[in-house]
Amino acid sequence: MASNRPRLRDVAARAGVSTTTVVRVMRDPAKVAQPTRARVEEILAETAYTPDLLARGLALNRTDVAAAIVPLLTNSLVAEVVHGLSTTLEAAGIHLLLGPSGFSAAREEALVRAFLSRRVDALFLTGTTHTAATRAMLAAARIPVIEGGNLPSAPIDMAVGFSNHAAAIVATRHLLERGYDPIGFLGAPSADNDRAADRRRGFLDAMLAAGRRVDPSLVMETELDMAAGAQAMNALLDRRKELRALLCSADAIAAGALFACQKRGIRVPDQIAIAGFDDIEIARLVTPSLTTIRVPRLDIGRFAGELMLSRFAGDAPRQRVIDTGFELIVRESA
Amino acid sequence: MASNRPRLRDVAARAGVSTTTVVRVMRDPAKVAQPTRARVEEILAETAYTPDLLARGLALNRTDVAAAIVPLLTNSLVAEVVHGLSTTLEAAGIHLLLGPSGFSAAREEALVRAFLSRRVDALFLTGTTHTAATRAMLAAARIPVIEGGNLPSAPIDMAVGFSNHAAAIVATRHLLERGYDPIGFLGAPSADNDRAADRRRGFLDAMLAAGRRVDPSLVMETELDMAAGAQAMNALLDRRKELRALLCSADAIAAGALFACQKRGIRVPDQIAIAGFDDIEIARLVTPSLTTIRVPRLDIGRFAGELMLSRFAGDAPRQRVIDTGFELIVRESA
DNA sequence: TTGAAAGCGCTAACAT
DNA sequence: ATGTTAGCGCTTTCAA
Repeated sequence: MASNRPRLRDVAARAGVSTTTVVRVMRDPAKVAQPTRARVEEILAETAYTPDLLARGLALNRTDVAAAIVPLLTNSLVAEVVHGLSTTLEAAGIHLLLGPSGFSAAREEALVRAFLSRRVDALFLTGTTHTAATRAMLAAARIPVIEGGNLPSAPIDMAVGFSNHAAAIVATRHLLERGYDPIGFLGAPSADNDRAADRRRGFLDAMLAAGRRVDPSLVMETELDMAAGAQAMNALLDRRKELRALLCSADAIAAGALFACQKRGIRVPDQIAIAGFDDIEIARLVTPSLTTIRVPRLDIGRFAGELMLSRFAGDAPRQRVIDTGFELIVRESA
Repeated sequence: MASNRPRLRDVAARAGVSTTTVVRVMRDPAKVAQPTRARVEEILAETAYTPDLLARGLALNRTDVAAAIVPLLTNSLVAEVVHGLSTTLEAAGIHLLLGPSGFSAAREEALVRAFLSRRVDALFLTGTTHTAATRAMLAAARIPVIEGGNLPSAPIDMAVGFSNHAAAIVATRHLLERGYDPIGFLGAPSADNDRAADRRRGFLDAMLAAGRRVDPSLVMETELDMAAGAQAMNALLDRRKELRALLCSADAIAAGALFACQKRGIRVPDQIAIAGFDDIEIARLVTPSLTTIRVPRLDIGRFAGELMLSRFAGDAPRQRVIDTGFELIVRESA
């Protein structure tokens, strides 16, 4: 059952020195006399000694582990953020603990509690919607916390993201300028999902500002994947054939909607214009290519990792909230 | 800097009992007298005590942490496997440490070493290609190890997957039966990637068995994403206009190839037939829908998690290698 | 230049 | 029913 990894004391015993000396050889070799050092290094290599990071963590009060809580790993956007985060941390010898919240603030709270119990050195959270208990725990924990993907009005600690509300307004204005009417909206479920909620709100605000009334039957929520997007599009088309343009709160949904149109022989953008959100890989590959909002998803993960690292290094953050911005990418679909 | 989480001794002191009693209240309440118990529970709630899992891990020689080493998180197949694994383990209070190997056995080795240093309770590896050092470390570690996504001839411990070689043969035979000629192959880089290598080998073996010669200029390697697939398809078309069918070692590549054809106005399958691999979501949504090999990716993660859990529970594995099988899905593209 | 000893926070065997 | 104590493997004063 128990493994036979050599311990510090084993190395020390075989080298005929104390554990302290072995530690010195590993961390501050200059402080050890040459012959002693050589002997210890020999044993170290021979035994392939690796420190027990659990014990070290307990002694140092630092685990070199960070955690990321994300709604759903199979979302390609989320996966890229995690990838950026994990590679950035990995390079610094920090490992990443992953927790899937399933778009639930309550589950996020449970994960935060668990991860704090594991004494993670830093925490990445998705979005800005968190329970009061989550906020309280994190305030007490005194570790770097990064909220990613949106701009919080009251950040827990630090944040990296962009204004989903503003981005949705830009996208909607683009559709308005093209003169499409009516314009519908297909959004991801907005419960406990501030990004989705802000995008929807941005759409409605832009429509209102343009003096355009929004037909409630043209605004729908759907799960965040292509299949759901296709299904929702079909539902929308079945009940409102005069739909002229559609803004989707994610490219996955938009691509699904586009595919549904293709299957029905509906021409995009001639009959229906479609715009998406996020500029995932597929957006520029489909025909017609998708008009969308590009967001720097890899950078969000990378910046988050760098913020954590610089905090570990003792630097005070230059700014608590980093606005990465976004960009309207006009392609063929709208 | 240090957080003020209450310790067991703080709770014990405030309740006027020993730490042992507090532990008993938490783990075996029946053994504690009612008044004592009530008092301790009160303090427990008041202080919102949460055990320090690092210290517990050290004492119990069990961390309740597993690790997964995957090539690339942004691959949707990998993301689903990790999702299945992480949710299965999460339900049992086991957390998942994630390591991206970038398709490198050497990086995988470094990650294995690091994770063993962290004393993970179990390890998930992708594929069957590992360095000798990796195998040696894992043999010494005596923890459950699952290799996922392929069938190893010499499993390190346990495995969950299917025969990529056999699946590629089935897919190739389908193309052969349709009479396409010539047939090309677009595969992911096969260095340190046994799944990709086996799929390529399966293609070549099936062609050979059918007495068909394979034109080397119709066999290419390309990165594993849609954009790369599109680019490779363009390269192939530029140099060999007579290509009649293409087997891709991943749906992402196949979808990219399809999109490239659409952009060039090439009709699929009339002019070129395309078959993919994995049956990711997009495969059935595009027009024409993709003929592909369906693999139980969520199940791979789930089974892997369940294997770990049952091993923790002390059960001997019923079988060390679980063959999940695969299925040819014939759709419109080939 | 080297070592002894205490401590990180928890668990469990053993006493009482 | 409750408490004492040693120990998990490492780090770090402090002393020699």
